[in-house]
Amino acid sequence: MTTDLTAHPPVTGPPTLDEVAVLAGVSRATVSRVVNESPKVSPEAREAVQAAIAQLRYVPNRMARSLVTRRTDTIALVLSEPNSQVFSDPFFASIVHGVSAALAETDLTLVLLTARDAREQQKIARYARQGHVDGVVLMSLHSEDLLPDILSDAGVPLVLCGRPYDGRSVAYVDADNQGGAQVATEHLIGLGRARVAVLTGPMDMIAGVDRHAGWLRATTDAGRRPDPALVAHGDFTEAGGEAAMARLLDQAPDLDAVFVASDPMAVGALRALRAAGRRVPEDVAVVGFDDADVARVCDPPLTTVAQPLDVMTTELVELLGRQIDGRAAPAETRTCPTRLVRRASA
Amino acid sequence: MTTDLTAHPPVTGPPTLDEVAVLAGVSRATVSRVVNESPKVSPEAREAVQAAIAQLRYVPNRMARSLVTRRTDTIALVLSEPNSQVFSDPFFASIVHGVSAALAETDLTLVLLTARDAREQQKIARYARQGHVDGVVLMSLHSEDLLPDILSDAGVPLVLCGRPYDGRSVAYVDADNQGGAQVATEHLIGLGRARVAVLTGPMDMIAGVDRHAGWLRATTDAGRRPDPALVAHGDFTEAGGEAAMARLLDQAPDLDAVFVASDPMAVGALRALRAAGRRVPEDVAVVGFDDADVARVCDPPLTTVAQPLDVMTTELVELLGRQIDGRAAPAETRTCPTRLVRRASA
DNA sequence: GGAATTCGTGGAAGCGCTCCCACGAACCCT
DNA sequence: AGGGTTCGTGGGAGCGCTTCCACGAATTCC
Repeated sequence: MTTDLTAHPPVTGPPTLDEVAVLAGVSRATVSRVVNESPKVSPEAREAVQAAIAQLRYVPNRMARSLVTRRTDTIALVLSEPNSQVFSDPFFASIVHGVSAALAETDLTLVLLTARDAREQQKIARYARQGHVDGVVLMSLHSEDLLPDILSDAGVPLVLCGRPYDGRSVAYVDADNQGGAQVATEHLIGLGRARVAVLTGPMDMIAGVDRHAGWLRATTDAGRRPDPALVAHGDFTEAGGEAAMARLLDQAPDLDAVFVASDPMAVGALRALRAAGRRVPEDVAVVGFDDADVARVCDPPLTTVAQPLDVMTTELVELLGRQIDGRAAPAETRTCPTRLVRRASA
Repeated sequence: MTTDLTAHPPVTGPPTLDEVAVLAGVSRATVSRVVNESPKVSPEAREAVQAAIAQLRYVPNRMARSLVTRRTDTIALVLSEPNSQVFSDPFFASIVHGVSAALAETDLTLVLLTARDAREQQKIARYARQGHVDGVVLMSLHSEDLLPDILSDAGVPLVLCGRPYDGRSVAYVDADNQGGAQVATEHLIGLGRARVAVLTGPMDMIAGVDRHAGWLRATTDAGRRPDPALVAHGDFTEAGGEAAMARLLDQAPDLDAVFVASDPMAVGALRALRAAGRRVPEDVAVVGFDDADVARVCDPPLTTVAQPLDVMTTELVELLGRQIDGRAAPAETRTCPTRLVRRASA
């Protein structure tokens, strides 16, 4: 007597495709077609399979599927940033929100990975190379970030959120930071302000550099000599903005306007200005950057540069999608226009 | 003439285990042993394999491995919270940090998933059921959260960060919220304050409920009748705390102390108090909860209740690990003691 | 010195799935 | 009516890996 190889083994794990096939009285191939919504299935077969799936509470094993399709249907949003407080940056939160919203239409899943140090970066690189994800959106790069190199070397589809610091050839989506900063500064100058200061972000981030460059451009375009005393560097946080504003008031007590490179910093700056007894906008006009929620509710409401976050996140996933499908031009880039939002602070 | 089946196919994707085996002149099994650090490999073989791996830049395909081992070596930290601003809650950031630090020792990877609505919850449930993760840490549960049920029904190893709202039987790790709140309130009473108010968190979160209960307990234990006018509800955010504090001052102008259920709220409360012309701690003593970074730097520095975050996160991953290995008692729980940190505000 | 262990190794099965290919049944065209 | 097309279906190979099992060589023991 031989063993019956078609007999059900003792039910061990979750149900498999074959068990569904047996129950539905069809072949594995047919079940697979139903699961993948192939049109080439008769209504009866489809119905039988669906009933069996429901009865068994069958869930396809994605690992097995990935093994053959080479797709995982998940993309990673990697936050490469030593400073854990980035979480609290509303810009970051908005990007996460936007990307996951853009993905909601698709059946892709978003996983968030954070890399605080080189070791965690390696771990993430390994994770990506091992085929856990179809692609990566990488954000918040400082100049010395290793991940872009590792990932693109490994052939992992990759789109940066923000222009890379060096001129490397890689796909990215960015806001027109320089243009926005320039418009903001021009607005301040147009208001008749004589001493327009700038409170920059970290200069090892391209957004910090670009926004500073915009201020510089507007300043020189207006025929003014850029005064080093009108420049202070912050770190994109509220506390950093407050401190930098205090320094700025110290360096240049006669300033009558300031372009602040992020809204959280601007909120801090507002506080420092109030502490120093300066009225906004009467004594000092303030323009922020980001159009974060806080810009609407702070006192006074902040004139600020809005980035088209929805456009940017949509572009981000579209670019990545094209790369994953292999139908992307190499190193495609998008620079999205910004827009000045006028409120009370300038 | 027959086709040589052992011939190299045109190199298409990333290198596979077989290619390594061929190059090293050993069998697949041996390569696998080297990769998995089995001791049963001769030094020569090991060396040859390692050389081949290096030369080919071989990375094991995790999908294939998972298919047979039934392990993915990744766990998910799920943030189930409709409000996207949770990101900015330092407590949440600390948990993420702690869990990923606890995982750094292991070779597990942490993926972060966010579920803002029922649809995203379903997506995450599917993701987990499909075998993408070995286990799930679930945090920030409101009372009507579906995920615990779905996930535990699906047999996904699960540990909650925070006691579940209902008394469901599930593993969790929580701080002793009630105890901490009680100690905080007792401290305020011990300071000789007569009218000790409470600014709670959302009452559909267990942490909100428990911290309120601690205040209530201390109040009644002190022989006082809890006055509804001394209670206001916030939402754990700074802005919410500011607004609630203003309401509280309105309801009970004679209050001389307030226990605030989170540090961000306490910072908001501090601002509202200053706006109302109350001095802290002279007129109103304030105790917060969380011992967030901000508690140290705000003005005045905040007396607050510290949670042992490192212990909690360690327990979290340990409990989950035990569940994954199948050597966990059902629904193990841990409640970690809190500690009052005295600073200037009370 | 022969039997009984080690020890390192390779062969091969199989994890759960997709998808190519072939096959028969039903249909259309001239 | 016979040769083409559909069309739905099942068989089977194979994705890259782990792991059981067996096998021969190098030990070790009495």
